[in-house]
Amino acid sequence: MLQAARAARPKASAGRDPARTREALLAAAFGQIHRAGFRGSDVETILHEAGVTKGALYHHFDSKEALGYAVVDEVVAAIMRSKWVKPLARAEDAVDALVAIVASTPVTPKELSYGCPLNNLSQEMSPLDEGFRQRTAKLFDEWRGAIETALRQGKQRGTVGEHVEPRDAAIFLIAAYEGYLSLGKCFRDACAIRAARNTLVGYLDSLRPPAGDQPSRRRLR
Amino acid sequence: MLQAARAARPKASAGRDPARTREALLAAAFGQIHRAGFRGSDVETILHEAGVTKGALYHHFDSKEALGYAVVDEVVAAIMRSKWVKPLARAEDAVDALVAIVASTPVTPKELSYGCPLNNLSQEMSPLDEGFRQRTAKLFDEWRGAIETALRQGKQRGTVGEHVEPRDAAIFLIAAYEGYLSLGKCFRDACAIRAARNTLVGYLDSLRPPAGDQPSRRRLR
Amino acid sequence: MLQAARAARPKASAGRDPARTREALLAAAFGQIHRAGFRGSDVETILHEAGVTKGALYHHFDSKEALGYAVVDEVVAAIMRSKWVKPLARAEDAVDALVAIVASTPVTPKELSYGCPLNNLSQEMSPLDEGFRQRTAKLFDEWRGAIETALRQGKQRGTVGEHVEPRDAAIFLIAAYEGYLSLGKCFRDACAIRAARNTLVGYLDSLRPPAGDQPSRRRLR
Amino acid sequence: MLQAARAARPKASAGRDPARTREALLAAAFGQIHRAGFRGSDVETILHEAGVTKGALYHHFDSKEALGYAVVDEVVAAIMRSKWVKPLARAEDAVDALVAIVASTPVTPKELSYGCPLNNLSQEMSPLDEGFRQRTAKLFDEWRGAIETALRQGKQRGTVGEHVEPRDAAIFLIAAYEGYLSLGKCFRDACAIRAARNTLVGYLDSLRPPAGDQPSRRRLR
DNA sequence: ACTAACGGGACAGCCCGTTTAT
DNA sequence: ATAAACGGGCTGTCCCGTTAGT
Repeated sequence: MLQAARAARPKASAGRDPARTREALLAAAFGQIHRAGFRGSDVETILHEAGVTKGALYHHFDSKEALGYAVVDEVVAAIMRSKWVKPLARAEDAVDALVAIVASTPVTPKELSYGCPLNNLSQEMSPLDEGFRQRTAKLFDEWRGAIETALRQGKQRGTVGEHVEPRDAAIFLIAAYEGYLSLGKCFRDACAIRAARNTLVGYLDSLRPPAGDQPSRRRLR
Repeated sequence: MLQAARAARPKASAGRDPARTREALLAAAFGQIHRAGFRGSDVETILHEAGVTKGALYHHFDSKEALGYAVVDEVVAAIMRSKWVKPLARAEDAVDALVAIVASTPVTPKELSYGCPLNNLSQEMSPLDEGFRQRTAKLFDEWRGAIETALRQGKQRGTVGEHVEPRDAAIFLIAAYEGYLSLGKCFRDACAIRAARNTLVGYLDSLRPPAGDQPSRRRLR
Repeated sequence: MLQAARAARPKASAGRDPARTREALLAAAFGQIHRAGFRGSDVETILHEAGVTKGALYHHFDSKEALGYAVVDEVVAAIMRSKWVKPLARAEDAVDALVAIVASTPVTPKELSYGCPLNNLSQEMSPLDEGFRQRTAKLFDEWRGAIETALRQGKQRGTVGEHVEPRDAAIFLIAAYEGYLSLGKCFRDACAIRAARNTLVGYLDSLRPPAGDQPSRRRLR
Repeated sequence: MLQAARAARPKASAGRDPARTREALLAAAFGQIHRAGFRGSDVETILHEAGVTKGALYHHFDSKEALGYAVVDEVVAAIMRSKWVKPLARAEDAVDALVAIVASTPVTPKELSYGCPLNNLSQEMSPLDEGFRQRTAKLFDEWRGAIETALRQGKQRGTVGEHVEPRDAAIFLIAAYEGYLSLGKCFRDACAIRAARNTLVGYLDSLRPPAGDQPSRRRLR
């Protein structure tokens, strides 16, 4: 993500480049918001990090709020899709794919301490701003839809057990995953997080068809 | 909670009552923080809601931060304990108790939209303020400890299956529970939340000893 | 002072003029600080007097402290230089020049009551703020240097006695001069101040070469 | 000073002791004011240092201002008298006494950095508060009077030269002395101060009768 | 398209003084 | 006489957004 269309004019010696300016603003805003939350991100800091000035920001976006919306719609959405939607779309075995995604989540305190950008924003802004609430809800829904579809296909292909309710399982997975990241943000304890991740992988394994069909039952290391 | 020890109130009505003033401040601050987050809570609003003045606030607390810490240490802790620690301590069947607690979580959009006070605060402040991080982590740990102990006792009493790892299961339960509340804050959809809660109850049932030992497997409606 | 380089003013009247805004802030701050001290000067009053707003102030200066530093570095320094350094640099007879400078110090209670801006600031802020201490010390040093140089040249030219120790005499002169202004601030008695000034002129005369070499020994009236 | 009358009741086991409380307040206030100025001294800090509470302060003094006045009238006055008035009253040779007093002024940066309490207060408050102005002026006048009287007696006794104008010389001495302390506050340079003190002693020597009568002309080391 | 200057509301905390109670 | 609780104004400054200028 973030690379978007910037084919022509690679760099006119620091001259005007609206697309680049917009991307720089989005990237800087995403970083700030991820670290300090939306209200904790002051515009000047974002500007400084992006290397542009007020005028540029308010030329591209109507307000700080609009910038925040764009961060959700573009940056956060892109991250979520590249991590969840795309891998699941190409996966042959839904559960294997989910396990791989979960396993790829970082466990270093540094990375954990900022939490999940989508959940952070949703938690902070949902009660305060309907625009943020709707946008983050839409992303959660897209996320859930991708998992649900993968599980549903898995049931047809026989890689997911008949007992699984795709929609409920998808929501449960997202909830547990976000819950772990929330705790990780607070605990910063790689060991606890790793154990938690294993429990989550254990839950994912329980989605497979029972007994003889699928042996696996592997543990993450 | 919040009642503290105030045996003989010397002057009932309009007179000075430091304890009452302090509690009023804590209660008002808790409400504001729950609704708008710590940084979104402005002191004057808290003051107005508590019916006291700046002088009183800064007599009882050194700063807004200190007030926030006290809210975590006293109000949030009291809520968590009365909802989780105490019922679990008296419970004969740990899983039954956990199911009852989870089932008691409200599902109305209004109540959901503010989320869990402990998780809100932890999510908002952990990356920004070490004091909040430590305090919320301590509460999460106490919470986990209460569940873990209950499960461990359950294993001894035979009400919890041998396959259950008390510590991991406790963390997983908290994570999934907080995850649901997070999603609930964003979705405000009672129906989805109820389904999610059922999935969680389903998970809790899986902690019981397998088959013949323990009878029924009820579903929440 | 304060005129800086502003060759071509692009828009004469109501338009934006950063240099003018900055100078207005410095001038207003200087006036307030001179009358009420640095800590006694409130920002809003300075703003009102300068006819600008908070945004303008904090665009040009990082803080009230930074504004105060700039007042020392630019306004107070300019005053000191125009009153002492420049006249001494052009003077043919150092003692004559010093007498003229001392004689030009106003004696009306109104003017006296605010005291010397440099000494006021130094007295008020030196023990509290290292930045102010260093800046005022630097100005005192420049002042001393100007007098010292003039006296040293005077000794070469024969207008200053051989017995004079230029550095010590310069410090003594500054001390006595500031001491008088301090007393004047407190007494507000033109008569006493005039007498004091004469005593100081008497001291200055004692710096001339003894007897026959240099003629008159005038008295100030 | 500060010991006042406290004959009876040496210490009623930390019980009430109005006189002691008053003295503690004055002492703490003097210290704070000396270090941070009158406006820079906050009441709570003084209270903490004195080991009493608000009620005690406002029982003994009407306001912070009244406390400040009392500090001038009692503490600062006592210091000035014990250092200048009393030694001069007993002195046989006025100039010797003055040299001894000046020589006794400390030169360590620590002691210098806070400056002369009387001058500090006079400089800070004279333009702002008529009560402080009058009180400090009264002390400066008493100080001048003591020196003037000593010099006048010296002229009668022949230890002070006929050319000396007692009143003007007294003012000049005070001005130069305070000027040195002012510079010392800013420079914190023991070396410069010592040199300055010598110049001042040199001036004092010039007050003695010329030539054969009094040999001396000593240098301070 | 972009920059710098500027406008102005809001907010936390400081701090003096008063009141209640012993 | 002293302690603790409380009242409440004031101020530095943060920070979002607008506007003049290029």
